[in-house]
Amino acid sequence: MNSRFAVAVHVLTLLEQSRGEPVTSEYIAGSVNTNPSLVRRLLGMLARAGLTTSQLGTGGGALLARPADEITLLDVYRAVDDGAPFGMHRERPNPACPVGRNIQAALETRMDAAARAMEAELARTTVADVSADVRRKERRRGSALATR
Amino acid sequence: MNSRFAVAVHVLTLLEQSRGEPVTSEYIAGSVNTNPSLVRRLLGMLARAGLTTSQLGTGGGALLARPADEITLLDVYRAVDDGAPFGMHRERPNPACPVGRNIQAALETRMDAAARAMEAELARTTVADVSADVRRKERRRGSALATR
DNA sequence: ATGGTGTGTTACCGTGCTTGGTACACACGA
DNA sequence: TCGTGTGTACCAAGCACGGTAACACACCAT
Repeated sequence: MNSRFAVAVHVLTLLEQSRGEPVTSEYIAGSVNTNPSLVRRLLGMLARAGLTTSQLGTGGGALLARPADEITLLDVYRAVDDGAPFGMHRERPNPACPVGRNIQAALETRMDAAARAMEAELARTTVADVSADVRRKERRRGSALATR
Repeated sequence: MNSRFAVAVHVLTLLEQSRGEPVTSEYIAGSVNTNPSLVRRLLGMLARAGLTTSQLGTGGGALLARPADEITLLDVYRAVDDGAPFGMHRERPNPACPVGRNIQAALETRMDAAARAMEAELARTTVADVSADVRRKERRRGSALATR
């Protein structure tokens, strides 16, 4: 499986909650429970997509490149995934067969429609929404502890 | 990538167009351009999902288990794919981090919504629709040839 | 200036999944 | 009883992903 999307949203949520302070790949790796190099690779993709920037040197780290409520989950998905939930035939189907020579075009239409439906749903949520969700859950967790 | 979904729809379209005649895995493999064993493996999954049946022995082969207009692409997708377009974190995020311990629950909601949107779109098309598309494209191809 | 810090990038390896391909037992029809 | 075709097990090759280490470069503080 591909966990990059989940980790990318995780990373961006961390950046949002850091409110302007650069966050190091090592700190992020500690939260994600992986190693800093992998985080830097992911940050590289996010930076290329214009979602994050980085400050080098002491006190450096990663930052959001634009407000969290202007980063949709679709932006994230496109940044770290190839955006092809379905795979087409590996070998070209037999062009001598009436079905073989037409099936891919017929399929592509339907696959595109399904992918677009998924992407439209992803576009309805922003990193700010997810971050707010996380904060809300954290508050609930806190009050549950308090009443114990 | 995973080409099983594409191949499965291809196979079911072939079965639909054979109108009740059993189709051998060798014939199917010829149209898909792969080998019969792979086709039989796929047919096994489709049979377990109740979409196809098989006749053993001479004159045997695969058949649709129910009318093509009662088999949606979602049925096919569920039969041959694990139905998880997004992967979650491989390792559990750090429970000592306020984001780490809440991000997965927040993510799951959004991923589910996106997956449901995709599945709803897949459910709108049946194997009969795809087969009709293929036939339509084939007719157009024929008339284009005729006017050449 | 100089040392320390943290990024960006590359290379490499192990793992797991998918597919290609072979083989063989079993069921069914002629 | 023989031939046909399925169902299944098995192995090899290819590939993507994640884990890991290494290193050059940029930047800050002293």
